[in-house]
Amino acid sequence: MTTPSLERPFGSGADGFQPCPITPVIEILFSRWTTPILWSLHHEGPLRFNEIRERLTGVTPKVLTQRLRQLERDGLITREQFPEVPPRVEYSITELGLSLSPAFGVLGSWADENLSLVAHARERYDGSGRPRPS
Amino acid sequence: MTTPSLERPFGSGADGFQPCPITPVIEILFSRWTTPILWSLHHEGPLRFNEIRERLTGVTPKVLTQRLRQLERDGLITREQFPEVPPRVEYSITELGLSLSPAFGVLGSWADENLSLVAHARERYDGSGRPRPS
DNA sequence: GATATTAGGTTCCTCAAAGATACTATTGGA
DNA sequence: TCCAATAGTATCTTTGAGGAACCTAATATC
Repeated sequence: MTTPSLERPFGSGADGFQPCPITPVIEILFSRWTTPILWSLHHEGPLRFNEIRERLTGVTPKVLTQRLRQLERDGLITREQFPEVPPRVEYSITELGLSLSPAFGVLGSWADENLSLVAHARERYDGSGRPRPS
Repeated sequence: MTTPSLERPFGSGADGFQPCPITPVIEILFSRWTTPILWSLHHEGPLRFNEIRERLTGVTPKVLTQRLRQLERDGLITREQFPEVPPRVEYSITELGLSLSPAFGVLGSWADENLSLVAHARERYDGSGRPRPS
């Protein structure tokens, strides 16, 4: 994934006009694996690379490195390297990362209340003869 | 994009364990172009295919069709077709779609308050010699 | 001397999603 | 007869996300 520019998110025209003010946030927070990483660091304290890896079933080391760097670059997590052998690196969530809690809380509530409605809608649609989305 | 299953989001193990409870929501709401579509329909009333297209700079008809079908399947928007020539189709946001407002509001506030902090973090990181994320 | 450990880096490959471009069906009007 | 308008399709190309495998360096253990 190319790290997106903050000034020019997708969907914005040459004049910078964009019809949706939250697209920049989305590009920062909702790439694959980012919220599970933030969630793990938030709820289980500082974690090492392989500790995170164990918690994220299916993530590959290459992609995990990529995501950790992006989150570090965006100031949402920090990386601390200890000069030991074998090497040890610890990742922690930052203040800025913690400031996402309310947002994630609201999304979680929406999920609790509405995910079953989405499931029903899907059943209805799939039984309705309308074309499947690609 | 393959439409994700609600029961088995990415990052969940064979046992269904998942370290982050909001991944299912993310797969539904935060694919590319979905929030601009919802936003436009919310704030500018029912819109036709090409009216949406004009508002989403850069989207291609193929992808727009795909996204509209996914959103319709998930019950977040509806599609109404009028038997006219040339054809007319109108898309509207549903009650379920409107129920996302609080969540999007919180994300918008977070953006207002913290996007500049992210920008500063990026500048610091980029000047620090740490490797760029891929 | 051989092997394991640790946190990744690196290379090569595959496959799915996104994007670019051209095309279709319908029919009233010039 | 040709054109315009609408809501998409069809086809190809590009991008990037992800998988598998192998490499490093410093010590500790066998």
